[in-house]
Amino acid sequence: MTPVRSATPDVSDVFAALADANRRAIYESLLGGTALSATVLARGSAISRQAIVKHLQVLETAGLAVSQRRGREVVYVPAATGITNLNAWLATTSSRWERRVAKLAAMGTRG
Amino acid sequence: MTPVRSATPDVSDVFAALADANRRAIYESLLGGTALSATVLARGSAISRQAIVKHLQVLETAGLAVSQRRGREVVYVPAATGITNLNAWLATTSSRWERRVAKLAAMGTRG
DNA sequence: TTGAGGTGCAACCATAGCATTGCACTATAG
DNA sequence: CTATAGTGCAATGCTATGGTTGCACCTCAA
Repeated sequence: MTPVRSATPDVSDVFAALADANRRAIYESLLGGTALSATVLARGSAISRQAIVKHLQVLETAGLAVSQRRGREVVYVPAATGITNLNAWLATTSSRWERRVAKLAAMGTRG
Repeated sequence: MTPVRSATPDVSDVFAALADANRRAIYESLLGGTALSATVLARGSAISRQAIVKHLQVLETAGLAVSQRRGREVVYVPAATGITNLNAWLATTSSRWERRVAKLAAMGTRG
């Protein structure tokens, strides 16, 4: 019975997750290609393991990472959902942006 | 002596700014193409003008909007810096992502 | 010059966020 | 079975955030 964690993560969650530098660092570590546990990530990190655990959970509910149990440890790998959400938001927003820029250009350089 | 406000807004600021639904709504309003003031934005909004003012300031320090005085009112228009930062981060991250996905694919479907 | 619309500042409150520490629990290795 | 590495939970502290209200100040139009 999957606990329905992060059913459909809101884009707010994604932004919030990535707003923290530590969390971005962790996420980028996960992109390294090796599944990493909180304990491993805590080695050579300034913050405590517990802090890292919380960060990983935030990343998971945002759809940026998934956890899997491996023996007695829990390892994390990146997930696609979060970035997909982010790209979706950016796609729609960017189109509106470009339309706006076009409008500005049409108005000339007048402030 | 310019107070060096939002000299080079961090990507953290951008993510944090966009993590709030109200702020995203405001930002998307600004994309409408009309320069808007806090007071105008407050009309037909659930939250107070002061709240909107703060949101606008957050957007501005994140490089997502710029303010300009117009007579006795202060209007806001979208800015490019924030989105540029966001795209930059996403570009580098996405490339690492794709490399990772390729690595996974090379390993086959085995867990 | 007065009035009204608009902005700006400050105090304040409640809640959420980041991080800590301490300890209990679980599971693997010897 | 025992030692150990790792996870999980809970209490706590501090700061940041989002929101409010109240009031002072500025500025344009009559």
